[in-house]
Amino acid sequence: MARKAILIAGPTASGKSAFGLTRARETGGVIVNADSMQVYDVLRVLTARPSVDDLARADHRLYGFVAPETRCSVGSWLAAVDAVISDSALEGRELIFVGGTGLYFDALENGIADIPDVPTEAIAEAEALVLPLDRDERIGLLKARDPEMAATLGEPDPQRLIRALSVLIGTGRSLAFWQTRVSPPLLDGFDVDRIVIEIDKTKLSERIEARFRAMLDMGAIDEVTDLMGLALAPDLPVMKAIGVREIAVWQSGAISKEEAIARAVIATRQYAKRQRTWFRQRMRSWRWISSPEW
RNA sequence: GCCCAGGUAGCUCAGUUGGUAGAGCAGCGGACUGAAAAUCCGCGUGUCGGUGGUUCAAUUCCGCCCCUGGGCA
Repeated sequence: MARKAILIAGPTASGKSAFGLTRARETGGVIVNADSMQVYDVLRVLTARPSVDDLARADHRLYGFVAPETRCSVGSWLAAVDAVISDSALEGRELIFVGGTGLYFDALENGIADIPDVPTEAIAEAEALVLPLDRDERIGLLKARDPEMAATLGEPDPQRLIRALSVLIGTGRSLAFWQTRVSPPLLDGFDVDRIVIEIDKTKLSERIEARFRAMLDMGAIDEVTDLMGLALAPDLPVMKAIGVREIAVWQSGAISKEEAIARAVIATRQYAKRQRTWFRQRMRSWRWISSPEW
């Protein structure tokens, strides 16, 4: 019989962690994190990572295993998942993937392009090339350097443009070429059950605000203070976790507590909206389950 | 009570020398292959406070009224 994998996706604050935990208690499965922010070893409260209590109630993997100064990525997350899958200590046990990062689920199910690491100098070179340009010049640059990617990208998204150029510079080949070489999906051979947690928008909005206020009471402020103390580069992924900037600005005295809460809640709602778009468009065939009324 | 300044989108405001109005934020929709809680694209959602008057035409000009803020009493 094939080993089981349950994929539980859902917008932030929808209750998917609790759902996964319940499932793990029932089946003895192992919960595997599929959230891009919960991988970091800081901001446990602010990124809504499972509590110590929760961790004691079931096996959890891939939570808080990346140092904050490290830039995690789909690729490194997937490699970590690979290790979990082949961990002999977990042999045969059901894997319960819980998270809100659509891209990670996509990579898990469909595999990801096998692209060599791009040296930091190549990234720096691409940034230096792209950043000074305006919208039209950026499109022109990519068309001249990498017409295939220019056709794929269409929009002058600087982040994707820099990625495409850095791959070209660093590997001598277009990102489009590499993207045709997709590694086999890690879940090949698994018996997969795919679930999206659905929740009413108004209700989610209320939960988001209540949760953020609770985070402030449970140590999120100290977490941000500690993080700021590390003086990390502001463009690192952890520094972009929702709430970091808002709390830091409030603590510096520039805005009030209520203003910080309002901003963080808005940012979280906008994030939930982006998640919904991804789920609606790309997880249409999954099982959609209403968030339990707890 | 009098004087002044305002009342325009969910919010903060622009604007129309009279031809029913537009920015930012919020919101809504979308994209997404190593930063994805990221990054990017698209979309104005409106009795222009109310009511009379002038006018072919009033959100705009005039009168009155209501509301908000400030000042004088």
